[in-house]
Amino acid sequence: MNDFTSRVADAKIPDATVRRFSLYLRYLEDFERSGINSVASGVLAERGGTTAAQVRKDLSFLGSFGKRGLGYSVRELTGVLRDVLGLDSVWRVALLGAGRIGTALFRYEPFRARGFHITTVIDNDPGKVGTRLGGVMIRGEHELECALTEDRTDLVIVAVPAPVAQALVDRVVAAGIRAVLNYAPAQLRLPDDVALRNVSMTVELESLSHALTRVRRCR
Amino acid sequence: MNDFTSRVADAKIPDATVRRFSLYLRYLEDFERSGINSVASGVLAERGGTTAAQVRKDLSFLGSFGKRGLGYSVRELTGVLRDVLGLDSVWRVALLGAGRIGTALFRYEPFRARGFHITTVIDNDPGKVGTRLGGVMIRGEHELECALTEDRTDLVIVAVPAPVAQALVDRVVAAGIRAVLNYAPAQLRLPDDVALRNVSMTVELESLSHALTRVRRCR
DNA sequence: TTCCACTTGTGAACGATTTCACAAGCAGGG
DNA sequence: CCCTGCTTGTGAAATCGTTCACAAGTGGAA
Repeated sequence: MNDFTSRVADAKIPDATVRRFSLYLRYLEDFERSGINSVASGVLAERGGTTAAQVRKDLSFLGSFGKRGLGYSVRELTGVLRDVLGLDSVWRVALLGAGRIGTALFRYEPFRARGFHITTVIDNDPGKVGTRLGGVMIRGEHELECALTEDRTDLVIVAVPAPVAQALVDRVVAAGIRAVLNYAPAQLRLPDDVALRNVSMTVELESLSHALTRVRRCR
Repeated sequence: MNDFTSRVADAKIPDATVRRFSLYLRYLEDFERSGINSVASGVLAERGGTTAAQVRKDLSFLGSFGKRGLGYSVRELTGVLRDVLGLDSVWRVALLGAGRIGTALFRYEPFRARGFHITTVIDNDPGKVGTRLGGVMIRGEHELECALTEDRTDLVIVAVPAPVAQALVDRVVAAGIRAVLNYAPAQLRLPDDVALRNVSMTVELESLSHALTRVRRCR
């Protein structure tokens, strides 16, 4: 925990705002590397494709620590955002499914850089169990509960085929996990106190193809 | 184009609704495989984690073809959704970047199943250019415009490192592409008439870690 | 000290999306 | 035919998110 913890207002922050925090943080880190000390809302807005008012409103959820006339301290804002996004601790992640998607996710560098360490990999293919992915031993599905406990897993990434996903996730939840990132093309049903985010490859593509279809028709 | 084209009201449909259409379609295809002929809004809602009213409101954007007392014809609704999502034509897709993410996307079966055919792959690694990914020859970055035209590309998937993304996309847009799916951790700036969807691996993870942090603090 | 240019923080207006509530339509049974 | 149970379609209300507009704070220059 850093110096800014105490200032962080912890009222419920809209989901859309939290997602933009991730983006702001990304830009701020760029600025920090460039040696820039302060940014105005307008600058962040331009970088992030929103408006200055939006940026200020978003940041106002965290309290008020901008300087009027000057903008925000890059260092301070970076700290606050990292704190509110929970990026100051290391999160222990279990990856379910070591197929193509799973493997690509495992190897995705930015995860580790942000403190998400994949410490557990589960797959039910007997040919894979016992082999290593990166430095991590792939364990069989039957070891799931065991592995989650032993490795003190904080959150789980689901990258298994859709038909298997729900059953597996039920076990994950029963094992006490409270956050799931789902890449399987299935709508998972979870208790309300478990945080769930779905990433669907096809939903985005289909929304694009809808947009293209509309354009086409109008001409 | 299928029988239902004429019925599709083409007023502007909210983005959130279009995204749900993708989900509904997925479930409907399940139902169709199971030999179910009609579904009520409540059933779709339960499957998709929303409410019956939401489903009905969404579908009302497409006109009204449910049967009161009965629900919707699975076959008819499937047709309408496929049509409005533009899934009745084949879309020719170019993949920029044949790294880990790019490769995983290329190999992702559901894309092809939905009519998204990756016909072009571009990478700037000289070691990769000239080799094949699946059946597709990887071409150099300098051939970009050329490739897009020759292959009659409809939409582009960006899976290159963030620093390169903007420059590449500018060229893509100049070449007349009107839809971009961006996997690079960069906020792309495009003209308004180009449809853009961002998929960010880290944004979702960070929103989860924010959720976890909140839970922790409350106890 | 005063003025000026700049920027934040925020209530209020606005717009979009979701939920509610209910009239109207359909099928099946008696 | 009428009644009952079920489900759609949709205005109206409620909720949620974004944009506007401006008072108030800041640093620097004169």
